[in-house]
Amino acid sequence: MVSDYSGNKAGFKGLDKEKIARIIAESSTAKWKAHIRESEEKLEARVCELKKEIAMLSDGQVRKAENDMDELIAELEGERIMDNVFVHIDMDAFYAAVEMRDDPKLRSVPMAVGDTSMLCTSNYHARKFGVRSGMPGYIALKLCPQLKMVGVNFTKYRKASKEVQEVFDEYDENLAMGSLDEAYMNITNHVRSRDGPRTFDRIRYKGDCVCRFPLVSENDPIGNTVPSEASEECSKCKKTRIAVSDQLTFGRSDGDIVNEIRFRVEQKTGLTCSAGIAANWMLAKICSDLNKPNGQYLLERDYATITNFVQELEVRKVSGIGPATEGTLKGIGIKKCRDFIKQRGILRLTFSAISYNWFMRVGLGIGNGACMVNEKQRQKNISNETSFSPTKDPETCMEILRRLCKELAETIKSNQIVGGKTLSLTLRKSTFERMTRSKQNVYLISTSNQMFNIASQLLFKELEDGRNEFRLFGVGLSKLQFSDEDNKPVNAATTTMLDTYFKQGRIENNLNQPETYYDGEISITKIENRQTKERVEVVSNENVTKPKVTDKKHNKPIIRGAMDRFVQKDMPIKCAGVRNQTSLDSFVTTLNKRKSEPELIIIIDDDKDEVEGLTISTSKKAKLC
DNA sequence: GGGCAGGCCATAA
DNA sequence: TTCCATTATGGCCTGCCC
Ligand SMILES: Cc1cn([C@H]2C[C@H](O)[C@@H](COP(=O)(O)OP(=O)(O)OP(=O)(O)O)O2)c(=O)[nH]c1=O
Ligand SMILES: [Mg+2]
Repeated sequence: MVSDYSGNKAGFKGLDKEKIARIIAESSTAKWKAHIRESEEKLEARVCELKKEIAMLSDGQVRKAENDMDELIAELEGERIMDNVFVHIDMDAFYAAVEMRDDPKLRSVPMAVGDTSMLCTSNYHARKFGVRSGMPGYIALKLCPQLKMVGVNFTKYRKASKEVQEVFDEYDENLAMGSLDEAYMNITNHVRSRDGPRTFDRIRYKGDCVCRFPLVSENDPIGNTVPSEASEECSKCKKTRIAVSDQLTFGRSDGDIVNEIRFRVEQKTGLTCSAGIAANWMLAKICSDLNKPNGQYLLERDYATITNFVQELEVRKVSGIGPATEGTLKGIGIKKCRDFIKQRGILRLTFSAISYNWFMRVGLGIGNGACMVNEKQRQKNISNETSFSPTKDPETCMEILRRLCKELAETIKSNQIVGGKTLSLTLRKSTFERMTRSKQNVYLISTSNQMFNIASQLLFKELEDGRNEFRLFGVGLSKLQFSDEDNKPVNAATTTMLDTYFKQGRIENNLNQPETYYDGEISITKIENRQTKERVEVVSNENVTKPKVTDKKHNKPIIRGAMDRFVQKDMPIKCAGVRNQTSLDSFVTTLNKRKSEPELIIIIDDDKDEVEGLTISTSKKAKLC
């Protein structure tokens, strides 16, 4: 039943659930529905297997498992902590809120961030129509024809995220950002060291101009000073804006402090957020959703309250339990968290140790003693992917792949990543079926050409018989090497050289790990083919990739001197890199004095994407001299 | 038996 | 007419090589 399609009249309650489900079902394409059905069937099959497995279990087995589980529970109880104040903060309708703040026209209408193919999120007005994150825009438009869609502006979201993080930092310097819009904090130290209430200036705005946030609202708490008003003309809309200034004081209780954090976030960014406060992050995260938007929920940190809370908690509310796990658990009678404890025997006998351990932690309301976000570790993968209208044309596919590789090469640079050892290609067929093909390289993959070399080989195999039609490609790197990590087994210049060298067909696959030695700025890398025993030695200098570094005295690129020193040592070289034609000429002159010359000299031109490889013959050498 | 490479799946925002 | 995204993390499985 629909009370009002416009969504603007008073008393509008939105579309009802059945209507929403019907419209979504009617709007979905056949291919998508088939894809969904397939995953549902897979899940059903898994549940079926699981049930069979359980039916085979004897009472004795289950009882024994329950006893073992009780021991585990006792152990976990010992780990329970309730004296720390954990907080999870999550921005309200984050991307949408940023867009609404920056464009008043979007504030009073149902709107979403994304495009016709996919929405990242929607504002609360649009949510009444069933429009939400992860919904295709064209379906959202059927649910809500007047929906206003805005494209994504990641730069703005990153800026806002950084601003709120600065506030959080003051309450927990070890905070962990779970994403752009959420933070995990432990404010115990702040609570303990806080000696009393804190007072902050508050500025709100009213008047004809609505450009600046936050606006004065009836729901705002009363300030503890008489508000003073100052009138000014808005430079953007030219209307009058009245800044209302007063002060607000926050006490020292957990709830007061979190209110203070949320207040400061809104003052600083014009954005609201919601918070959960509890004995651990698992519970805090669940609680941050309970009073959304612009609210908070404090779950008392005592055993009875926590146990009680967990009894009725649906498993799906727990972060980490998604549709598949929910479905599986439902199949064995687990819907609420208390069922974890009830079914502990079966869980122990049918799930992995990691899983049942975690299920018990959830059932007891203990959570992961640690943080759910692993802040300490460095990024492990970097990737990009793109969807397109389905095609099987190799030319088109390769073109898309090349573009992805180029973009990835740029992205890693701006992330201080030199390269990665493993490249993975993600493919999605027109049926939405996903596959990945990956290859670990013996040396670092850094440039777009190196990426494309490997990725195109992987893709070629899947394109061969023309049976596959694709709708998405992705390229990613893992086993990353960051530029500030000094322990570089093979530097960027060397990998470029190796890549160019091997492209000439001297050595196929089956390479052993390269060994690299350093001598000052020079690196000597040896790499051997396991089968043919052919050895390649590569000399390179970090400065090859850093043209700014020059020998001040002689005003020459340092590589010259470095190479000379190297050559004097009379080491055999098969492959060498120089940075420009001048370097090459003088290097060849030096090499002429030597018995063994490189088979290949590679000119690395920082301005060029392609790398030029020169095979040096005696005659050519003469010419180059 | 362990460790690694390559693949799939689940999850989250 | 468009016709279900993108980026990242972690578990688990299989096959292979020690
Ligand atoms: C769930 C989801 C979020 N996002 C983005 C857009 C969201 O604004 C942002 C934060 O996600 P969420 O916090 O899940 O959602 P939200 O902040 O928009 O709304 P809520 O008030 O319920 O917290 O992450 C995606 O890009 N894809 C997704 O599937
Ligand atoms: Mg949010």
